[in-house]
Amino acid sequence: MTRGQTSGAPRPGGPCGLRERKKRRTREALLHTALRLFLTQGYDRTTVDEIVDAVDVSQRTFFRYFTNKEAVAFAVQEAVDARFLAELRQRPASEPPFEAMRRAALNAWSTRGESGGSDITVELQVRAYRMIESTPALHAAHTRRNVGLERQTAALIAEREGIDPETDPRARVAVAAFSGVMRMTGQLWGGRQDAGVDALRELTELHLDQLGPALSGSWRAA
Amino acid sequence: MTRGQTSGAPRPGGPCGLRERKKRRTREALLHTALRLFLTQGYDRTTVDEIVDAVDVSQRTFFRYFTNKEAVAFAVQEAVDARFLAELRQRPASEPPFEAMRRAALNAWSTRGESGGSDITVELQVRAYRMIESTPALHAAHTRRNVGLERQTAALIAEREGIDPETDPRARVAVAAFSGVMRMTGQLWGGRQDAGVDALRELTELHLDQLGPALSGSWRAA
DNA sequence: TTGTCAACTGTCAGTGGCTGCCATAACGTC
DNA sequence: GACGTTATGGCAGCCACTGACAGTTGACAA
Repeated sequence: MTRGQTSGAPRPGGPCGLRERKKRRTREALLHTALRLFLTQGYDRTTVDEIVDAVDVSQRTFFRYFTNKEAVAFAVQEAVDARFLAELRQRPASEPPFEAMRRAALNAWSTRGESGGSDITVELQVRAYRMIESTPALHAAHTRRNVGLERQTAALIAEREGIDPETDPRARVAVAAFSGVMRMTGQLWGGRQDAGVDALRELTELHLDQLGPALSGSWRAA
Repeated sequence: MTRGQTSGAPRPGGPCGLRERKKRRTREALLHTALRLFLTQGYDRTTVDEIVDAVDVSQRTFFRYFTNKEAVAFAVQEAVDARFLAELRQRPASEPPFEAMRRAALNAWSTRGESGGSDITVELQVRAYRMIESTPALHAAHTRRNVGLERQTAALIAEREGIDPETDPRARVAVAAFSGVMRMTGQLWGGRQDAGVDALRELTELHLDQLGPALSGSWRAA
């Protein structure tokens, strides 16, 4: 009933017949129209019927491309998650695990090295992310998505450090704490007025840097 | 559209007229019938119509007592949250903040000192919690609920330590990390077969104890 | 006791997200 | 150009949830 995620998407490396191109175009049209409507009039105040009317396809078709309404909002976010994982994989093995996650997260939101092929800009990603964080219905779906991301991250960290993720809970624990702080950061950022990428990265850095001190015994010594 | 929480509940310390008693009875009937159905045939496979048919009230009445279907499932959970906050308030000021949260969480699931007045046993709480953790639809609502709990916890911690929660991020950060680990623990526990309170408390202890080591620079030294 | 007010409730119609089913049209292929 | 595959549209329907209106019932005062 509430799973989320996309489906029916044409594979990037797949064949390039007319049919495939048409599917791609339909999907892009649905995606961009939906985002435009979401961002102008709000997620809750946009119905699926509005979206399909604007694109001129049936509602049934919409639900063949996206498993549900939420999935459209998260289609863009997938790129950010993928980039985070890619950055994490590239961190040097000598780096402590928490530091590696920190760097990967900050780099994921960097405007440098934007993927030139796609028309999904960081600007759009930020706006989508901001919408997610400020819409309760999407916020719930966001955390659900993060469960999967956390699992992948934990697996990566465990592999990096050469430990067994089943018996050694450290990878899970580290990722869970990291993820908790990231979630809180995103939420705080989403509720603010100044909402650029820079503000997000600053806030992320500030919070992650405070994690060590926050867990240490007494705070008064600091 | 997806707020959650209960409403229309008769206040515990309120008046005790016939009307009030009737309301209380209706609410209890809805609550217990819903939980019984949820636990026997699953949350998703139970419709609101089934619940109201069993209690013999209209669907409209159901939605006057509970803002939505989720809210019934969390009515029990509220007791656990309240107990956590109460336990946290009672922790000695000399205790480090993270340790205080740890103790409070473990005590909140203790079977000792059960509230005698209510007919909500710890056994029922555990079963409800387990259902929440193993049902995706409820899992989302759970995290949404936790946002509120986190805010209250952070405020309490900040007050304990005498810091300003607005300028000093340590309280927020500590609570976010703690909360992240707790969520992960609950999720892991919910997916297991052996699901008693004891297993939950053991897992909680194990994970929270690993947080320090997990954040320390290198894991190989340990 | 009775009348009045407010609160609780049921009924009904309707919206919005979402799914299954089936016919049809568009493509790809030989 | 015929044929199998696949995308699509349309429709009927489920379920969660809401607004509006009317009827009922308990509370309270006269």
